[in-house]
Amino acid sequence: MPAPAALSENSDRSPSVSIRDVARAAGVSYQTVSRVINESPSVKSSTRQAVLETIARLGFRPNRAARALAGGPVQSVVVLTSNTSLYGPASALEGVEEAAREVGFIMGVRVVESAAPVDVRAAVERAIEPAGSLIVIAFDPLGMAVRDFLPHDVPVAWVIPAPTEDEVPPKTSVWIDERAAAKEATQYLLSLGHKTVHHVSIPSWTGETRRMSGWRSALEDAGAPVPKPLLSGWSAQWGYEAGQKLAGNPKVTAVLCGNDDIALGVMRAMHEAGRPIPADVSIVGFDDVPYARFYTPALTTVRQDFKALGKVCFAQLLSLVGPSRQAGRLEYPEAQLVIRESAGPPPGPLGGPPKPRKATPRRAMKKSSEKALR
Amino acid sequence: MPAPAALSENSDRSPSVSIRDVARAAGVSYQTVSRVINESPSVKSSTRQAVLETIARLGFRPNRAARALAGGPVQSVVVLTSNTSLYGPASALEGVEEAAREVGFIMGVRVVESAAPVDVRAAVERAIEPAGSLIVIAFDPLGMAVRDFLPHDVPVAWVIPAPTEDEVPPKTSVWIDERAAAKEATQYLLSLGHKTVHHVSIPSWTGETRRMSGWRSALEDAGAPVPKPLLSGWSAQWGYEAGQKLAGNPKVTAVLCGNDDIALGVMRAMHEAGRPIPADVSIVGFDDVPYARFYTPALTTVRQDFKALGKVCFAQLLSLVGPSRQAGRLEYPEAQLVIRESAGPPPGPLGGPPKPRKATPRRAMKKSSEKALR
DNA sequence: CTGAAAGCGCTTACAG
DNA sequence: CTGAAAGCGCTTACAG
Repeated sequence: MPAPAALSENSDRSPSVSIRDVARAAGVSYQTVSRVINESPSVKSSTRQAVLETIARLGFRPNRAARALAGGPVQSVVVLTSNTSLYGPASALEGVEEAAREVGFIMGVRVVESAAPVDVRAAVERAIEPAGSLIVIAFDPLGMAVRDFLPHDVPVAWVIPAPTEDEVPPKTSVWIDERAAAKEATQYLLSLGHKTVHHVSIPSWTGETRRMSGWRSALEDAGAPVPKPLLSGWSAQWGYEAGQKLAGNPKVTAVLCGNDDIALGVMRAMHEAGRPIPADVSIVGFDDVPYARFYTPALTTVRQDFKALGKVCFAQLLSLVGPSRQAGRLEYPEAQLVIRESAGPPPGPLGGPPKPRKATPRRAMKKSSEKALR
Repeated sequence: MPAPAALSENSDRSPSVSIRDVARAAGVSYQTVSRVINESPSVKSSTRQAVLETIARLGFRPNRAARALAGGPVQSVVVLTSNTSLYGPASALEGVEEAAREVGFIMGVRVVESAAPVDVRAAVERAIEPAGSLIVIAFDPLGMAVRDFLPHDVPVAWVIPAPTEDEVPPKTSVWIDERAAAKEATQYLLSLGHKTVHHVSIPSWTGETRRMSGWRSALEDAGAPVPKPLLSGWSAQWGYEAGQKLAGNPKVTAVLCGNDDIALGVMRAMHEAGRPIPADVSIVGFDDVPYARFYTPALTTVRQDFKALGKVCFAQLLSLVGPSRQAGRLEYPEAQLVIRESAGPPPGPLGGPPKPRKATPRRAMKKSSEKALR
């Protein structure tokens, strides 16, 4: 019964079976072993076979550190982000990891603590590996600050908010067109009969977020009044506080929220103020977090596929460092309005809700309606 | 005005200023440089000063790969997990990262795709770095399967579900006592006057989850009937489906859910079935995700600090690989019942709710009550 | 197609 | 306290 022995020989193997051990066992030089693990075409297929078999038998795995040091292909990405648990960055991270794993890359993550130069510099320095590459998730100023500290010789791809016309985004970067989606969502609310739409924004550091400017643009196009947007943080708590301010104003009948957590907070505040949703106020979120459809009422929101975005970003990076696997601009994921229960016509002056106008369809935007939950 | 030049000299520095460059510039041998960056005590403080200054001036950073290859301290952890975006693992990951960053460690993450031996083996092999260490987040079978493939010579710490009496946990591991917390939550529901409590469980692969056995134990202690628990997945969708089954049964007046997402799904199903919460059914969650307090009704749940758990786990790991910074068993975070709005007395036969009995206080369990939202 | 050389940037003993 | 040697496991030219 030699099976168990063989098994333990494998799993208990000394951590140091090297290229030379393989070479000796296979009866070739260690350079040849190097060639087969690097898939060099100039190896006779019979010797390649033999080496491959020995590698498997001995359980050899190339030492990454040695490889990196010698200038070989390291196949690693590190992603730099200011947060790993919020829906957007966490999903993007997940997408990067999957895409990376698919092609044998390993992933590291570094978080940048603040936008203070000392923290950003430290984060960048810890992020740069000998022959590695970088992905920066830059939804906020912390991420963007990285730009000033990056050496010019490291391959890097960016996940960023959609750039404005006069912004020049980093060379290799991906984004979702949130502006068009926000406009679409606002138009939808208007089409329901609301006189205007209020906005509780995610944090902004360049004046306007893209979501904000889409919202504003829809309002202006429709000749509707443009209320002052409320600035908020990313969390439900912030949305709750903004919601409390809004709830006191009877003119507020529709609110576009910067994300679904904020929307949840706003909904809670409205609930506490005795303003039923959507009968009295309509709420629309942004992102479509997996649990948004289970809110009561189920949240009408804009779906953004951050995971897909992360995957596309990695693909872009790969086109920079990989053996030119794919070229050309890859398809970015599209935002998509998902209509559920939290938005409806404004309360009619006579109690009867007015008939909704038809929403203007926009190009490049899919609209999906979910009547039933799944 | 030499300032800008000096600045660009720093940020644009060639990526290859080595230990020898520093040595030459400082007028010492490169071994001495190695000593100061490794904080060797046997360096004259004046030469240490000089070297440190040169390092700063030249912008030298030690090459991690070379360091690892030469057998130096690498200061890296890789965390192995089956998921990076669910609340538990994502929070634990966040905790590990923070704790790691604090002491200058870098973090990598590898996800194991399935419990199939081939996937687990692959994940482990990609996770083992030359001189690195490992943290396994093993809330599920994928994580636990790792145990069989780990070489014995790599330092590893585990985040696991609380072990049962007859389970022997990995040597270095941390957990939260979910069993006691589940028991406490169930007792709380019983104390409200419910005849029994139903349970929608997170996935289980060893028969019972710890949460399930705490729930069962509370029921048995009270002489209450023990309904068959409903097995579910981690997500709200699963909770929703379980909730639909439960909603049809009028005997169901209280449900302990395996996590907050499941609770949200159950609440939604109850809502659709026309069963108001908590007037007609009481729902208690598990975890206390940040948005649980903003649900309507606000969710009564058991808080678990997974981020703190991640930190403790890293501290444990550090005691294995670090220069014996701290010894002894570290304090694990405690679970804690958080009473909000989603649980109340069962519907009284005469319409009037019965007076709640007093909850039995349990040792080692803090109970906090939040009347107002913040 | 395959072998012998040199070196990646560091560290750990070993001498002084 | 500080310098000279050897080597970590690999890869890229360079020869055959």
